[in-house]
Order: sequence, then C-alpha cells, then structure tokens
Amino acid sequence: MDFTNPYELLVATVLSAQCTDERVNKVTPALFKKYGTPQKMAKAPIEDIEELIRSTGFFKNKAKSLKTAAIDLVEKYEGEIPQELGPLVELPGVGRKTANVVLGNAFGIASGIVVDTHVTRLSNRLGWVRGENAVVIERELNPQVPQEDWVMFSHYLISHGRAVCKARKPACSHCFLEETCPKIGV
DNA sequence: CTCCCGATAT
DNA sequence: ATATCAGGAG
Repeated sequence: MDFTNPYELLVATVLSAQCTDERVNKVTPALFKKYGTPQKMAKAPIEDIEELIRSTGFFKNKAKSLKTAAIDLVEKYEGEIPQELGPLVELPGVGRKTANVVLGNAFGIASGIVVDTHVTRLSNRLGWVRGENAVVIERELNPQVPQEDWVMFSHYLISHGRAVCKARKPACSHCFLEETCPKIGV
C-alpha cells in the first residue's frame, strides 16, 4: 500500500475494502494530491471524491465515509489520527481491521494481528483456526505470535495468500508448507 | 444476514 | 458467467 503519512494510510485502507491494493494504488496519487489532509477532504465535494475513487468499488459508501471521517478528525482530533483502537473504530468506514492496519503500520503500535480475507483463508487452511469471524480469529492468533512480530506476521500471510495460497487456485506444489499443511477447505 | 460495486482472473 | 479482492454498516 502506497502512503507517506498516517492519514494517507487510513484513507488507502478504507478504500481497500473488497478491492486489490494494486487498484487502490492507482487512485490514491490523484486523490492525495487534491485531498491529502483531513482538512481538505472534509471540504471536498462528495461527487468529486466519488469520481476519484470510483474504480475501487463501493465508491458511494467509501466517499461518504472518507468525507465524514475527515470532518470527525478535524472537529474531534484537530486533524490528527488517533493512536488508539477505540477512537479509530468510531470513525465511519473504519472497522477493527483498518484500525489495526493504521496502528501497526503508521505508528508501530501492536494493537492486534490484522485479520483480512487472506489471513482468514490461510489460518483456516493451515488448521490454526476454524471459522470466518475475524474477531475470533484475531483473539486466537494474537497469543500464538510474539507481539513484536504481529505486523510482519500479517504481512507474510497476506503476501503468501496473494502469491501462492490464493483463494481460487492455490499453488500448493510451489508452497514451502506443502508437507505440513492439512489443506482444510482447499 | 444483506447491501454496497468496479476491475480482474478463471 | 462467476469468484474474488488488505471490509464495513445497517
């Protein structure tokens, strides 16, 4: 994900819902050039935001979230990004997954393991967890991994999920976990 | 649980 | 034609 400050990471992660990072990285340069701060995003015409982010999908919901969240950031936090889970999750369009991404990657705060579609899929296939509930998965994974490794742990799983343990056609013959993986649900 | 939604791979 | 993509809200 391409970003140069916590706000950009927050915006990029909101846009990444049900959309590839590659696609997000195609719209963020123009978006950040025009509305790269909460102050600017808060005053942006909603239709303009929608047009800039259209190709990421769910663009009406995401545009409304970005604008409203920016207004909240300006009014409640002086345009700064809160460094705690609670306040972050209260922002529209920001759930636990996005909050963990921002805390871990922008501030180096190990709030929790990021559980996205890839972490969910791989954790199930590897037999570490059972089920799709992200909160439950995070609660079960957190104590199994040293806290200082949480950020990298998520990155490794997501990277492996994209390149090898793909949702549709997993490349098990090229996987270094081939021998030990129970391949649950594959 | 459903809805939001465009781009891409299969 | 359909499944999937660094999900979140009602």
